[in-house]
Order: sequence, then C-alpha cells, then structure tokens
Amino acid sequence: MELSCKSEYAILALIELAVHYQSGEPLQIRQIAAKQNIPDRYLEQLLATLRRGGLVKSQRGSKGGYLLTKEPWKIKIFDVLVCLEGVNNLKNINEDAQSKTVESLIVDDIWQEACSAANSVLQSYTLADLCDKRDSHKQTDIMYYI
Amino acid sequence: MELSCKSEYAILALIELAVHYQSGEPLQIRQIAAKQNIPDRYLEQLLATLRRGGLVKSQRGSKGGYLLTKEPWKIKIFDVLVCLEGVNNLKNINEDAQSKTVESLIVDDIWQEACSAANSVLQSYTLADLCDKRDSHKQTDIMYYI
DNA sequence: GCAAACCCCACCGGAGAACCGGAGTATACT
DNA sequence: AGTATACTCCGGTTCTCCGGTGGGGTTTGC
Repeated sequence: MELSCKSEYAILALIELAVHYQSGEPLQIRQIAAKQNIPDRYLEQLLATLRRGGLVKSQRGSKGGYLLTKEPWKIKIFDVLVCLEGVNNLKNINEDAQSKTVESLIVDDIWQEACSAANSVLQSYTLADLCDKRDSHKQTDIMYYI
Repeated sequence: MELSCKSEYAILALIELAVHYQSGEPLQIRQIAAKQNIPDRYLEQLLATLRRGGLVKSQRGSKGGYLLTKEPWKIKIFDVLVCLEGVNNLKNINEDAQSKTVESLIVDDIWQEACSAANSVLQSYTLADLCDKRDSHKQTDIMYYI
C-alpha cells in the first residue's frame, strides 16, 4: 500500500505540465525535474512511458519539451497509474482446475472489491483537480505568511 | 494493485484454521499446505510471522500445530495484511523542508484517501465472513453437481 | 553546423519475493 | 529412556523490480 516513487514522480510532472497547459509552450525535462527535485535522467524514462501511453506528447529539437495530449480535466489519476504500473489483471489465464481452490477464489474476490474501492477514488480526481488543490493550498500559505 | 502470493497464502491458511477452530485441535503445516497447495516450507515462515503478530499460536512437539488466538469473527482481513506486509506509515519522519513540494503533499493526500477506501473494505471482512462465503459457494457447487 | 533538446539501449546496486535445507528443540507415546 | 513427530531458527539461492546512471544517436531552431 505504498505509492511507488515512479508514480509519484510521474504525477508531479503531469501537474507541472497541467499548470503550464494554457500557455501552449512545451515544458522541458530539466525544468520539471528542477521544480519537483526529481532526477532528470530518470524522469526522462517516465515521460517516455507516459508518451507511449498517450498521456503526453513530445517535441524534439531545440526549444522542444513535453505537452499534455488532453486538457487537464480529462486526465484522471487512475489513468496515470495504469500507464505506469501496467495493466494488472492479466493473470486470469492461469485458471486451471489445479492450484485454484474455492477459498482462493473468494480471497481474490475480496481483493478485487478493495481494489475497486481504491480505483474509484483515483478515478474521481483529474489533473485539474490537483491543480485547484495546489492553488488553494498556496493561498493558505500566503495567508499564514501575512 | 496485485495481491502478493505471501498474503494470499496467509489468508488461505487462516481460513483453514478458522474452519477447524471449534474443534480445538491444532492443525499442522502439512495439512494446511496440502489442502491449499502451498509450499509447506514457505508456509512455515508465514505462520511464524503470523505468530509473532499475535494472530495464531503454535503448539510444538508431536500432535502439535497451529491454532487461532481469537475467534474467527474477531480477525479482520486487514489485520492479516498489516501483519504480513508490515506497517506502512512510518515514512512521515522524513518530512524535511527540502524534497517536499506542495504538490507532493497533495499527491500523498489523494493516495491516502485511496488507501483508506481499500482498507475500509478489508476492515469489513473477518475470517468468519470468508468461511460463510466458502460454505455458500460449496453449496452452489453441490447444486450444480445435482 | 552547432547547440539544445529528446530518444533509445544498456547496465548497476539494492531490496524483496518465493523458496529450499539443515540443525536444534519441545512434546507425546511407548 | 528413547524415538518419532512436530515446530523454530538461521541461512542461502534465484529471480524480478525499482530507482538511478551512462553513453551514444537523432531531431530541431538558430
């Protein structure tokens, strides 16, 4: 029940892209990495995965960088996790009669139910929601500062 | 979002213990392993962990084995997972000002919310519930058999 | 053509999962 | 007392993944 570093980095990067989305300008790995202190060589790989997953697009060459492919309110946190962690439900092929007791089916059911509960939360948040939270959070900080 | 083999084995073993709970007789590793086709040397380690976690107790020597320490309806699936996977919320010490951006706090919040949703499902099931499900499932099988 | 950016492939160290073995220890039965 | 039966503890092995680094290649803007 631990959020992997990988997924956390990816979500943070996507938040940065979402914040700069309306500008239309691409954002570079270096800039994202610096703002969220993520190792840039590693972030590069994660962005490549996100690109292959269709969540971001890249622009090569000088003045290049990354852009969201969709509006921030159309990208759910769940989508990001699926893209990063891979599709998780491909074990159902191994349903031989052997090594599948009645009890293990029941346990799997419960587990599926728990996963669904978590996923529905992750489905309910978009990048835009996180940006809003960020803004209100920063407002609060300013209030304290005054 | 994958249930580890480890936890699955442990829950299956505890179901077996729960089924035989009213007999008061200890159940041996071999018997549990055979019924749920679990590698017995591995199951031994898992039961040791469960014992250290206070979920089961052992009886050594001939005619020994394992017993639940509590009634099956007092043991939640969540308890089993915590015992096996370890306490997961001990990262809060690393809250230096550095490497903790506002955004990462927000991401952590969302993740916590998703975890809570999953945990509340796992809190709602006890070993006794799983035994009931098992019984009704087996009833259904018999119906088909006729 | 050159620098700035992305792209791709490969590798490494550490950690954990899923096991297997062996020597020791407690208990029951004879 | 002695033996068989179980658990207990310690260790090692193989495999995969995670987080991270390095090097070389390709595209683009100026």
